[in-house]
Amino acid sequence: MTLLRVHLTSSLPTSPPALADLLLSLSAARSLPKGQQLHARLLKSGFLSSPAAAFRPLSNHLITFYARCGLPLHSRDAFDDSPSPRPPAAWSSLLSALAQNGLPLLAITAFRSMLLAAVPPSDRSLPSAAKAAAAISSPFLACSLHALALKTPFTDDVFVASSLVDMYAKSALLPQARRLFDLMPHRNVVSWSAMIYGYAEAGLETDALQLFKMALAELEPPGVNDFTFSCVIRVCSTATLLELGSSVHAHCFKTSFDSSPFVGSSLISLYSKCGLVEEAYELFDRMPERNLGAWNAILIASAQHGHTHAAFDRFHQMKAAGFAPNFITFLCLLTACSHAGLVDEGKRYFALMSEHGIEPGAQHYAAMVDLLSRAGRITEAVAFIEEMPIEPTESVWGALITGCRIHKDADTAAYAAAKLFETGSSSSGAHMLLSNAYAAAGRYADAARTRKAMRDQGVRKETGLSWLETAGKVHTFVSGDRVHPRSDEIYAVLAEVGERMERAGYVPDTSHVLRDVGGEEKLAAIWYHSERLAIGLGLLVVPEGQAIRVMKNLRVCVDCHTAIKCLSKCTGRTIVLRDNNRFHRFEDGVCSCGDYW
DNA sequence: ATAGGGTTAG
Repeated sequence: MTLLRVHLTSSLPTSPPALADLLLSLSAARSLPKGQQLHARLLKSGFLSSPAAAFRPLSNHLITFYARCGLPLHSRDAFDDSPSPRPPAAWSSLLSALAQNGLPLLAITAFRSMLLAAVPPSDRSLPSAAKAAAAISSPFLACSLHALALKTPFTDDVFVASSLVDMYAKSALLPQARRLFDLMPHRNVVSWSAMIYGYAEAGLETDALQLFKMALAELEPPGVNDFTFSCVIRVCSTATLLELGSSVHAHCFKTSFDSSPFVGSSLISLYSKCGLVEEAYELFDRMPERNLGAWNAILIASAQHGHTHAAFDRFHQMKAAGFAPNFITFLCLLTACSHAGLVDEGKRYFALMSEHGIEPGAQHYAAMVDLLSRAGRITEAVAFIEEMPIEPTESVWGALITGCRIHKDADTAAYAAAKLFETGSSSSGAHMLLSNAYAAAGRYADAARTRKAMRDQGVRKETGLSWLETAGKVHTFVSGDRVHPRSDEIYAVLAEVGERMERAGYVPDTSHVLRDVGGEEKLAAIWYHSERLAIGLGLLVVPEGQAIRVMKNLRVCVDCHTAIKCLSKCTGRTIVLRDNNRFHRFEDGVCSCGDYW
């Protein structure tokens, strides 16, 4: 429509309104070359430096135009070129340009300049300032900005208040966010979503879900939207609440929001994280519109389920579809390589990053160390760390210790742990990793000493948990526990299946029990590991022909892995077990990880 | 003639 008018070389409109119109249409089309051409001609004509009121909007449109094209610094130049004093609208446009294009510090600086120029904060500028403050995530800045907003007549404005709620939530000040939210006289989807997102991000899943239900009840039609849905689905996927997640999916379907690429991406992640990778694939293949997040979500699904070559294929399809991979894409690929022990492929993808203009970050280095050391190339991993151009992080050293544990290299593990503690970390993970590495190498005294050091520092070991969802309820188990109401039946079914397994030739392997205890005790310790109890419940409640899906927060031990393979053969059941790193699908005596994990 | 929220990894 309006685009047909754009023939800049021939005739240029001369009336300010016509020029403004032209700029707006270029903005909408994000047509950078034509816009820049027009900018040059406007500069030559002197329109931009004219103090006449009729020409003022032109500068504003230019600021917005460059913001739309993702060039916030050009927006700032356009602002700087406009004659002083700048109208409030110019400031608002500038703030929006900077805040929306990832330059929050510059946005806050500009906001200060605005205040110094005696332009009062308004319902237009405050939301942008709040967005910038949210990105900076400083509690002090958040409080100052709120205090400033309280002195304006706009505190009850939905835009202002919503953006302040979002700012507090992203500055890890959830109580303040909620207080402000509760005080709002009017709330809309954005206010609700900002609050739900804050709870989700903080791991307060119950609060997030409760608020979601309230939003459904309180919002006038059309009610919640794609953003709200994707937040809530994300909550379901981190908590692996498949049944709740599916009901939210049904709701998305009814409201047609399931065609949103944002909603689709979070649904892919939900099904994948709950162990239903086939559903995730099907969903992806049927998506009417895919974006980068959707491609990454499906890559993650393939990687976590050990479908390594499917991940590689998707990567090529993604590039063929015209999507530029980002840093997450490469994390997925490196994870996929690590899960399959494909060292050379991993190195190739790592090298490929720079070709795509992506600087490897600490996480990529950690993934490479994970890949090398899991594959047994400990010396190479150490050399790789030494050559890193950035300071190795906690997770880099952690990845090395994990590899050392698997390959029983206690000395390198101790070296890595010492380095890890130098980074100032005191997380229980590091101590446990080292202790386990010692135990794996048979150095029980060192293992005990490490655990004691950990206790002395007041660090608690993370308890091993497994859980299983059935009939909308999550059942959680710890090793050897008899708390579950159906405990007797669970132990009985495990004993019965255990006999069948032993007849089929299964011999319990206690060599990996990490504490130096007697034989009997070792046997009991592994037979009632939390994942086996959860599987026991699964045998009782999950209908035949349906996979038993169990989640675990720690790595599955070697004996449980062997036992579950055998159990799948003896019972004819499929067991999907998610540990802290990946998925295992046990079917007919074999595991999808190929015993490499 | 200007304004607020975002997927995916860990």
